[in-house]
Amino acid sequence: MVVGVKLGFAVKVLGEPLKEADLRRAASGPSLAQSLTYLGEIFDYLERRNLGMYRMSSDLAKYMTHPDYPEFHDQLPQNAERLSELGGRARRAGLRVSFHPSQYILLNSPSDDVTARSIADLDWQARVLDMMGLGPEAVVVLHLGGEYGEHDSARARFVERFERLNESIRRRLVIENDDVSFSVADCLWVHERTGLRIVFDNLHHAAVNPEGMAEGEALRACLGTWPEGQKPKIHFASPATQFQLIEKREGKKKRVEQRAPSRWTSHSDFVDPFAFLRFLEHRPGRDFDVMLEAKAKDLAAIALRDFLRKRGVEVE
DNA sequence: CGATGTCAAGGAATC
DNA sequence: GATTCCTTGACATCG
Repeated sequence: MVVGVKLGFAVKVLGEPLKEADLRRAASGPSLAQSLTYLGEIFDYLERRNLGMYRMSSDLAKYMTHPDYPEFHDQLPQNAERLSELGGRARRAGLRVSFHPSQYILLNSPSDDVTARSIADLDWQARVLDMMGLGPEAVVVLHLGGEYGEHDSARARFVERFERLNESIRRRLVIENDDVSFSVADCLWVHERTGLRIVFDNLHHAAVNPEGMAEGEALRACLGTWPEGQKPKIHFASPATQFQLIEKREGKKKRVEQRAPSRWTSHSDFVDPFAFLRFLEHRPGRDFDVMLEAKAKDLAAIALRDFLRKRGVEVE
């Protein structure tokens, strides 16, 4: 069986000693030019390994929006040519890239300041994809944000804030169900009011689903938010079940305790391949891409691909 | 060179 | 109201 699924991974390459971004402190100067050199090397690697999907580091342009470093705020135009080249390479290689901003990026915060700073980050990430010349399948994936004690008003605030965003962000933004506050049903509520596409996350859905939507139903509903002619994508992860090591300091001594996981939504090293095969049975007529969220990163994508191949399932 | 401290940022849970 | 967890290195500095 051939399935039209690309397997992707997030940010860091473990298969070779490559860097994903220039992570030095601000005193070392602007980072984007160096990060784009690294990104080119990662693209080389992806082509060699035939990996078709990759999430770029949110630190590609570290300090780009930091208020203390206005001298770094101009890095996009300064690197326009390199961005365009890298985007051309991605298009020719059929490489699907994305961003997934960090926990600090919150559109629905009650604080206007937090929201304004978040929008500044969304803005540069959307513009990077624009300047790379990528199509609408290259997206910026965001959660709905915090609840702030009132789920429904927090959800509504996301919609209000979305409507005020600039064109570039609105085109690139997609939403994902999270592991604490907002379910697939919440994302669908937002979709109905904004048209935003939804990235289904299986592990988050297992954790947060007060409406009791069946997994296959939730998956199909999310895929249905992507327009005809665009390939949807989802996140897939398996829960980490190993002991957690807890370091306790007692004066000068350190003691290490072990305990069961405190949360069941932490990512395992590799994706459970049997769970993935079962999950594929939900697949409707339509193809979609799969971003694996696993600590072993590219190694997890390659391992899953090899497993599937032995089972007679050929991914794209 | 090995050990230790630091990093822009938020939110939720707990005390 | 303050602290800790979440999660996580990589970088920077200290001894």
